[in-house]
Amino acid sequence: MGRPPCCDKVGIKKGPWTPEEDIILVSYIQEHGPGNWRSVPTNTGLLRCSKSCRLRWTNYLRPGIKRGNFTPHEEGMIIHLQALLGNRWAAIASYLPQRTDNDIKNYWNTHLKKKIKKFQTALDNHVTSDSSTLQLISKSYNSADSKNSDFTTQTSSMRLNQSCSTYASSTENISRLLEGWMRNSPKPVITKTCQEKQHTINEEDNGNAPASIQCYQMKAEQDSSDIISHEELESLLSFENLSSMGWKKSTSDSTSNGCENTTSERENSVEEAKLRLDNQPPFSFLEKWLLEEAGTGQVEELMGLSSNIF
DNA sequence: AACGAGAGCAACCGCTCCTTA
DNA sequence: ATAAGGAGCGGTTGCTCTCGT
Repeated sequence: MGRPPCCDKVGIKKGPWTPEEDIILVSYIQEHGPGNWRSVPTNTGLLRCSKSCRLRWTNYLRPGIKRGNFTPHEEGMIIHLQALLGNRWAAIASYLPQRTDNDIKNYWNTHLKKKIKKFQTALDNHVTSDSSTLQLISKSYNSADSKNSDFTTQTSSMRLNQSCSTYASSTENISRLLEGWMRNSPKPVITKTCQEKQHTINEEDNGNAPASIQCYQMKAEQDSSDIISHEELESLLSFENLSSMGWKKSTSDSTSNGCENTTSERENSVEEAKLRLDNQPPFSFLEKWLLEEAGTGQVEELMGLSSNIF
């Protein structure tokens, strides 16, 4: 404590990274691998602090990062995990290995928080329902601003990047760099229209939303339409169907990323969740669901938790 | 066409935790 | 055992872009 921040040094550049800087950083990391960030500015000649280099790599240049629109499934996962883990974005990101904690955090703050707030507003304007889904979402929103300080954090074990085994260049990222270098053309379109999104949702859930949701959707539609749109509602609630379609897909995706560390990260997260839940009966629908899922299938293998949770 | 408001996101800041000497 | 330095995390800021007037 009390140390001057590393980025306060004279000559350290701040602000947006240039494509040239990105290329230098990527080249260096290709050769040496991520880690030992302190030596990166020295060895590359970059006028950036080590921290800035690490963040740039982690949040933008790292191979395998998926950018752009979040799928309804990802949204659901985030809502889900946020309710369970709180604002522990690194832990949440470990379940969505293609997304960075920063990305998830931003998406939560800019999209999901609003959606949930809208949803809660809608909820307040309706006759109270005993739907677990509604309780769950309310809970999620209420916990969004809490500090979750009751967790015994072991964040050092949640190092996202260092054990990623492959430092091979990401064709996508490199091409993005070059692209950025050569043009001033507009960014790739990353925003799906609501219609497209709706289409995606419909494809995924086959219209078999749980009764509680359908009930609420009908209510919401009947009521003032400016409170929350149908699309938003469906998107928000899409995680209801995860247990039947999403989770396994996600976990199998994650294993293909080459990040071996995610297993231990999940172990930590779930252990923490377990501790928390021990002190916090009864389970919410969400928490119960997640841990039940954790006790079966691929997640079990990954977490090494087996059935001793219950 | 010009301007302002709002949204989205990259990057920074400050704190905490871990490692090492 | 402890202090210092390094690394990571979550919160916040501020720039840029888009959209409405």
